[in-house]
Amino acid sequence: MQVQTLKGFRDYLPADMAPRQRMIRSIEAVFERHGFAPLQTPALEYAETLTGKYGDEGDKLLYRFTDHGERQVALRYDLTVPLARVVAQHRGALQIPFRRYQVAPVWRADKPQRGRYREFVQCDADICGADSAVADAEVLVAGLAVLRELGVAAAQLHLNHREVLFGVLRLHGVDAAGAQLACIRAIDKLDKMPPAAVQAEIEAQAGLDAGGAAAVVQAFTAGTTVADWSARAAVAGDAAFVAALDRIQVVLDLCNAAGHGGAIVFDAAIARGLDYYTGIIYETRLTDAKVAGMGAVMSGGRYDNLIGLFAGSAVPAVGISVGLDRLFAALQELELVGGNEAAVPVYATVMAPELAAPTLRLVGELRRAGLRVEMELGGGKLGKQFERASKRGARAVLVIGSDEVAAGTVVVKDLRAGSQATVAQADAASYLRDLGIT
RNA sequence: GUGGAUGUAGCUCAGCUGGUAGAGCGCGGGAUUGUGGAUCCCGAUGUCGAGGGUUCAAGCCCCUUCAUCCACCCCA
Repeated sequence: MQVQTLKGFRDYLPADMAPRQRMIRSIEAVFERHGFAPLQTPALEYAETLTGKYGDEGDKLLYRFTDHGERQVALRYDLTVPLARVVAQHRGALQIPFRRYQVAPVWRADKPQRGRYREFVQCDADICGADSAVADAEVLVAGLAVLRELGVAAAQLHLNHREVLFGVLRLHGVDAAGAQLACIRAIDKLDKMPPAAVQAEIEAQAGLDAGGAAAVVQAFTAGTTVADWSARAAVAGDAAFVAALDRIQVVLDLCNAAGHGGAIVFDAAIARGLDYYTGIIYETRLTDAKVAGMGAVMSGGRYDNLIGLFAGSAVPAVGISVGLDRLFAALQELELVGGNEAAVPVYATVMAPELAAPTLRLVGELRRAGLRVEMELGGGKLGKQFERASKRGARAVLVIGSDEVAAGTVVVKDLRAGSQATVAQADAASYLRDLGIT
């Protein structure tokens, strides 16, 4: 038997899980504060529910197998497609527009790398049944509020629109669908490849001549503003392009009004691989140099046709997804994880076996008072017990010897200050609270 | 799926041109038995990822395999 986790899968030991859990809780709190309700769906879905939604590359990464009942099943690849299934399946029971959040693991049979695992947790917030720019802005605002709540100041959300990509290409005479997709794929790499290499890829993959490819690259790297594109699109009479740009501008204005303007920037070169996106799309990168290379930590977009695949009739939707694991890794790197806050701030020593009962009685009272208290299990030398308390990160140590039992008191030592006091057992809880222990 | 690197005590690593393993940290014990983190003393660590081969002899060479890391692809 090999004692190991599967490739790309991890155990989360308490040292990591404690701050991770705090992070999850605060993300959930932010989503709830923004009016999203919790949803939970199964890890396993019928394979056909998931296949064909993520593009060819995505399909390859699905964990699929046949269950004992000969059903073709697959582990969920993201939280969005299962949400679409839920909305279609339970339409009558849900209030539309439906806003839900979900924090849950997803699985991709990818090749593991730094910041990339086969099992990882996504934190999604989506709005189904609203096609307005306000809905777009609401999910962006919620996502940006998460980053703000976690203390991530150096982050930038790059906002784009599917139709902007196509519109720019149409302006350059790239009309064939295949050439357009090839161009978009290449453009998406502008953040990691030099423009010349992207141009070469466009020539090779999309069949453009050198001049045309150069013009396309130039168009996406020039930093053209929404207004400028809008003027050019209007001149060209490209209504879809104009509409997309209008939408982007409105969303930018709304997010700005919500106080998140500084964290958003229009970026025509953002493309998203997942097939189901139809409107705005976005990716968020951390801008601190220490973690800039780790890839997107929060992305998503509008997918107006996905739910229709299940429901028969279209239900517009938009969502955002926070990559918990990457964000957590980044927070650790940036030293924003808030240290090793002790799981148990109070440690009760046991002087002698017969003193375990009176000690546990006091411990019980403290616990009922809401304090987190760990009981010594092994006994032995007091010095060793103090050492264990210290290693566990305890803030205070309780000592109850026979003298204290007789007097109804307890010795409370503040490990950080190094000082101690003898207090009445009845006052122990309030004394500990006065030390700042909760 | 393609290409590259690595795999030695719990952790980070050392091990010279092949002669059956070391350091630091951590861990355990102790320094006149009701007090931790500092210091000092003592101690245990290990199928050298796994399997096979070459050799009198392999951690070091060869093959296979597994795992990890990096790049591509794609993405959180």
